[in-house]
Amino acid sequence: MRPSIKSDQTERIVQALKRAGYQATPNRRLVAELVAATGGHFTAADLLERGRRERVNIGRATVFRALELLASLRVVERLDLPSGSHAYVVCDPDAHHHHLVCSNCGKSEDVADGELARLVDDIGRRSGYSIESHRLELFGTCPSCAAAATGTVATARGVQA
Amino acid sequence: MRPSIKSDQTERIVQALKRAGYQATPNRRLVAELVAATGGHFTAADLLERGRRERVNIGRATVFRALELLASLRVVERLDLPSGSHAYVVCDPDAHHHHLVCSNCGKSEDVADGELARLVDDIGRRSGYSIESHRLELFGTCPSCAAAATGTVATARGVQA
DNA sequence: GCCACAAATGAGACCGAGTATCAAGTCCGA
DNA sequence: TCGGACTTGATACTCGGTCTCATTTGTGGC
Repeated sequence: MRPSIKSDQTERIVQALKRAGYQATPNRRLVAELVAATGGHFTAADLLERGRRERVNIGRATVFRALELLASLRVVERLDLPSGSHAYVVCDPDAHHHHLVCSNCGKSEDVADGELARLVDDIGRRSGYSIESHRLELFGTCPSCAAAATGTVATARGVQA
Repeated sequence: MRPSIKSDQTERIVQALKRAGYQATPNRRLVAELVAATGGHFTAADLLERGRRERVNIGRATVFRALELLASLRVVERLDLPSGSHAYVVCDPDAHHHHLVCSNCGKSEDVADGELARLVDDIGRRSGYSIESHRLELFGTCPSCAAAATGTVATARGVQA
């Protein structure tokens, strides 16, 4: 069968590493796989736990280092959850965008910057600030969770509990 | 004999406490004063240090508790700095708004939500998510810092970057 | 003013996320 | 094959924040 989207993404991450001159060591591959296997956001602790369950006694520091590396390559991005804790999401390193996160299942989607850029410009002009960066985070319920919540409607979705 | 803007704001905070049924103890007043005296954002550690310098041996927990309380009354709001650390800003508890923070001097301004609400609605409609909350944070350089940075040239430039 | 009770406090233990250090292991080019 | 650079795991540490608990303070009823 055709390579799944997920292993595709793993490969994309590995390539990004190599392109930037880093070694694609087994550990980093593992992290890439785990990251790619996540539909939504995840915490570092999450990843570490999954990593250890997978097979290896991978070090805490190694996971943090790998995540930091991926973040610096813009392959993953750090997110601030409303709870105040941090999470990561995989994302497209090429376009500036924002994240829409399901507060129920944790799934995350990229949202193109588009109109926001204009709005931010506008705010800058009005306030006199020269705006260097902005961050928009959106939290809500994704369609499948909404469907599941309304009870019987829940088709064969299998959204995790 | 009009009270200064700052003690005015202190009073506003104290009133908010009382209105919500909390005691306005000396410690909480102190925190209110310190918070009101800040032009921009501040960290909890910041506040603790200033509090201790002021006069008291105020406990760490007390400061955190007071901040948490004020945050629950929406008198202050928690901010996620690009560095990943947390800060607080005083703000208007009545209107939904966002923060524009000077990454140089730390000064912070409220930005009305306005157009963003429409944009967020739009994103929700397009993505199928039902969006429950959103957060926009803007970082840049405020006019005075920009002026200071460009040295003597200061005046002429203004907004037209 | 006194009393009883609830709220608030300070000290300090604790916790979890993240970083720093360091010695050992691995990779890769000469 | 060798040597240096990169990577790794263990572990100690820092830092923001929370929890616990005994003590203190404030408040309302008498």
